[in-house]
Amino acid sequence: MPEETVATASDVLTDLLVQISFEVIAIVTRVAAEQGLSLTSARMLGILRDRTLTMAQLADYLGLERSTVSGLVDRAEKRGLVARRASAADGRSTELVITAAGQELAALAGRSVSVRIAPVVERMPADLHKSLPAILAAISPSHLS
Amino acid sequence: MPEETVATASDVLTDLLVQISFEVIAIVTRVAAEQGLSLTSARMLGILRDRTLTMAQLADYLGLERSTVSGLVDRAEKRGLVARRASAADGRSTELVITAAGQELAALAGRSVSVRIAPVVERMPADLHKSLPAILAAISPSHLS
DNA sequence: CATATTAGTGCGTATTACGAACTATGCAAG
DNA sequence: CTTGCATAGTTCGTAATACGCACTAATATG
Repeated sequence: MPEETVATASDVLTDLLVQISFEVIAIVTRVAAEQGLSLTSARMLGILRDRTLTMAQLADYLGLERSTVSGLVDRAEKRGLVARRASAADGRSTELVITAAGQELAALAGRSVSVRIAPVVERMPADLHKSLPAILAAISPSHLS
Repeated sequence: MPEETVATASDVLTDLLVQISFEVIAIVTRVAAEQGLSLTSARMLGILRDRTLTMAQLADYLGLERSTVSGLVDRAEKRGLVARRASAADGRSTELVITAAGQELAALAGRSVSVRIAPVVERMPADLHKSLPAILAAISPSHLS
């Protein structure tokens, strides 16, 4: 009976997951825009919040080319959100540190996103909370490096 | 004790949800790129797959300006994925229909996404499958219109 | 030491998106 | 009916984002 179309139950779930993801990203985009940030710079700030990375590492995290990240960091640095620092270990490397202002903005945006996503989190069954890390691990390719 | 920082359990969950969403969107972006589509055009195709919409309605679905959608449809139409059709009911309106080629491409991409997201779906607890629609409803603002 | 390799930057280009201005159609009132 | 206003779409100029390639500087490797 479910032979007519190729659409399986898993396809439906995939679809829902994709739709939810689009909405989540839309929320983050909106919140970022309220702070005058693009989605990507907001994401960068979120990543640098608890890490110090080199340009190349940040590019890996974001899945972007280095040249793109160069410009991204340029703009953020000009706004005083991030600072470049020569690496002590490797003369070619630049280390990226978030500034106090950057921290503050990231915290603000993070709180805003939390508030808007809270209704979703509340609607999630309790054992999903435990599964989320595993789900992220299943999907994330690079973050294990 | 959990008074030191403002970071609550819910913040952690939000963070995970956002990260997962980023990865899901990254997958969709990659799959779309393989078909020579941008994320947005792929999304448009996905939406028009089971609906006929006017320009304005599509703009609502996508959360984009009408002028943006104009160009989006231009390019898709030039590639024969979508067709514009004058509305019978309203002389100002244009109706958008996906073509056979568009259907095919959307199906192909959809299958590809399904395959890549399958491991994630499998890792989700069973009762989440039932919750996904409610979660989407909790997060989606416009689709109820 | 000669030669890769790696880190980062600086082009030029394409795409995506926005907002404002404009056209055309439809909808009210008076 | 015609004057005025709202709505549907398009066009245009502009800004941001991202790419690939070429380039410099520093570091490995033979």
